Amino acid sequence: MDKKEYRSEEEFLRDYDPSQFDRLALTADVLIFSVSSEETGNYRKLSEKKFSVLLVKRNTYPFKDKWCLPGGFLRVDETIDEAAKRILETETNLKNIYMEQLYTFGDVNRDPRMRIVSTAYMALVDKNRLNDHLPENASWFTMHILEDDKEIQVMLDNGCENFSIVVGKRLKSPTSDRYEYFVKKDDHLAFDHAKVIVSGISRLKNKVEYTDIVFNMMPEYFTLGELQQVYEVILGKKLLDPAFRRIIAKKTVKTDKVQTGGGHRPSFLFRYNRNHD
Amino acid sequence: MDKKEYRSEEEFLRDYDPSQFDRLALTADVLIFSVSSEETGNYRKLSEKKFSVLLVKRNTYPFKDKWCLPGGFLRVDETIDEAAKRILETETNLKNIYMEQLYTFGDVNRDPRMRIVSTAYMALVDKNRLNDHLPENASWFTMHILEDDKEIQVMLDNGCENFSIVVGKRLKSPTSDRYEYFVKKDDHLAFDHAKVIVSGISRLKNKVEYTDIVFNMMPEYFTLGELQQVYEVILGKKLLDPAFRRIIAKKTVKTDKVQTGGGHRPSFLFRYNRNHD
DNA sequence: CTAATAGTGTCTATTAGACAGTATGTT
DNA sequence: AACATACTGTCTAATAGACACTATTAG
Repeated sequence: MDKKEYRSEEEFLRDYDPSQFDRLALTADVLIFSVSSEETGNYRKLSEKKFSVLLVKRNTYPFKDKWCLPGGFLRVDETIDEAAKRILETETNLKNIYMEQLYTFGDVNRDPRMRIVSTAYMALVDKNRLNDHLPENASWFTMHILEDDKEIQVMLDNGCENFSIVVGKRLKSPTSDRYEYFVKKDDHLAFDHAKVIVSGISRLKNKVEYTDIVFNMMPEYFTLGELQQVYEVILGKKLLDPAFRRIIAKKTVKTDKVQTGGGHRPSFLFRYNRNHD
Repeated sequence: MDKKEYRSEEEFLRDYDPSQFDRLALTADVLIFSVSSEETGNYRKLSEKKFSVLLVKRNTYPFKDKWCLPGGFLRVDETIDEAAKRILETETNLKNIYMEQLYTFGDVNRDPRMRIVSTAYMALVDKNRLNDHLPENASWFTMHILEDDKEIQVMLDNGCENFSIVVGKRLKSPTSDRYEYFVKKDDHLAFDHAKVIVSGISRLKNKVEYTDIVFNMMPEYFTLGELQQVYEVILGKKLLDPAFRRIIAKKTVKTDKVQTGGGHRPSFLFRYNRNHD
């Protein structure tokens, strides 16, 4: 390529040939998390909360019949954020869902078709809002998570099918909190989506502790017991009531509504306090 | 496009045509941060620390003669991490530098040539390690940062040139910590790099408080005074000695070396304690 | 001696952890 | 009455903030 001397940006752009670059595509994949309630059978007990993720069964190659995250190719006329939003909307029929960019996965052979880089997003929804609108090939999987300092195991179950993935982790550097993930076991997910799911779980776990992000998974009115259950199921541990209520106090507003019918003392309903200090 | 029925993944891939997708390129841009020392003239006083970023002057269109972050196109045979590493290496001649993925910027018109999506990385270096190897068109700019809840102003200065950028910020959601940035003033930087710089500053500020990330900007041996200065310049505020030393105690190891010659009490040299709790 | 940083002791305020207790609905 | 959850009081432990003090060097 001989170098021509351009005298202005306009002149340069007129001559610019994009086809000089190698073929590459970009997709947006959306990790949709939610917390669902499952009845316990005991009229006194609260319904059990489960952390869950929305997966789609692929009906085309590559990875035909494997489960994957909703995703799609980036169109040239939309930002990545818009692409993620579009994908989320076509998959759930819902707008105004909380979403944030998670990470961009760019391994060379993550897709067998061609070089495809994928930017993953994490979306959080209140499951009460959508159970109906799901497309036929989509399904919620509850996640049961076991984690130690070497690996994360996630057991997924949608009622009909269940399987587990194991992803190893290694701190990229002793000075930071970034993990390098590598798949140890994964027979049912397409692409590198096992890594994406694990990254999302880890991001959410972290953010739960220092942001108000959980409220995106709550209905408008909720009891503190329910809220605590959501925290517990994401963090994977029990919390002590008084400590939890101290922390949550300024983030919530008590309403005069109560929820009765539980075979135990009724509980006040609260709302999220958008503008707390 | 008529849909052919494939019977295996191999068959499908044989027929796959990547050229059906729109032209798009991906670049990696590397935000290289460091903290430098500037002499104060007073033999008693410690050298003043300045938070700084490495910029490169563009000598081609687009944005000819503007400053930008070191960056380059992703090659089809390398991961994005590798691309970022390669760019960092060609720009600084240094290997084994701390680096993490920051964010992927995908606005439609961020590059006038064509649709280019950029994944930004943040690298941290100990400035003592490199001042020599800089390419001619690269230069360190000290950053003076003013921040309130509406915007961030950064004044950049490399000794010859100085300019400032102003980037507004808006919380994307009251429930999280994600900001949406929009450039308010920027006359000297190419592309959307003002946004990238501000994102990096914000990421680093955050991580300083809960990780050991600063040690990547320190030489092997350092005094606690120097370390404290680095924290202070990144956080943009003074810290109290006893509190700082309490927090830093388990992250550092005291050596038997001392640093003398400062016109005041000599200070012990410390090293980073890689494996603290 | 002086200016400047190095480093420590300690008191206080705030926050987190733990446990025990009281309250109140449904069956 | 019994069970399960709702909700609060309080003691203690751990952590963070603030200030005052001593130590030590080059010039």
